[in-house]
Amino acid sequence: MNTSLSLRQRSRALTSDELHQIRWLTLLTPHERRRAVENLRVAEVNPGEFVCRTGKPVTYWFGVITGLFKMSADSFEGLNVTFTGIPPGGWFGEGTALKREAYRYNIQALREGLIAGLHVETFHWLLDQSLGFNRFVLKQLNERLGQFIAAREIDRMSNPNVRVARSLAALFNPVLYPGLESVLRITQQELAYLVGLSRQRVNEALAYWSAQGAIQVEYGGLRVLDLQALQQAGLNPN
DNA sequence: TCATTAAATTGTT
DNA sequence: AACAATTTAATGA
Repeated sequence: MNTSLSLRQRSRALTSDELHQIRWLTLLTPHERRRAVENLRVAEVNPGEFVCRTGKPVTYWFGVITGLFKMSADSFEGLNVTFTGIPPGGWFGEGTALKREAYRYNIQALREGLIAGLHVETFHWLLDQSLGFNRFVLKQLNERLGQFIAAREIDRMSNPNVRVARSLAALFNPVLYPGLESVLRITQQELAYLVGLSRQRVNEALAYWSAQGAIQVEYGGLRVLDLQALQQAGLNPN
């Protein structure tokens, strides 16, 4: 659980197939794109592996190619507080990269996946150069803001079962586009950190939703059967 | 490939 | 928070 990714050592250039998955590349001019591609690297990550940790200097702007990652911060007691899940197509670190600070959060892989990194210098160069790139980064920031607000809304909800359901849905929502993996590998302990409940209460909530047929609990993870039921939890009294 | 053991995770109290 | 039961991962014959 404590291995940390070293992009420098394990990275390689991207295949053209992987490059096609990076949407913002299409927003660049050929010249800009060439320079961006030159400074892009990818690395395989194993479940539990950290991509970046709080306090480390920013060297890359990261993007998820495949897999599922979670963004969390270390609280003062050393507990982990999860903010949000990051699905394929999501890029992060722009906030800290902009200010050239150290990372203020951890990014950890929930399952094995592929992570891409654009060197910060290139990131800044693109910000100075490309209008389309700026627009993309702005959209990312806005999206992140929305996620934080949603996270706060979930925090306010009183019913623990509902909180678990909505948190799961939030983690899944962006991921569950047609045909995508419906198995979420996350322990009940991690989920407990995610929603801010005790592990046994999460266990109880999972049993509840399992009985409702919305999920299927498995060892070391769970399967989402009815995302809509999770999303709409708490809306209509049940 | 199978049996044994350790570690991780889950289900309960 | 602690415990037992279950599942997975690792090891070595």
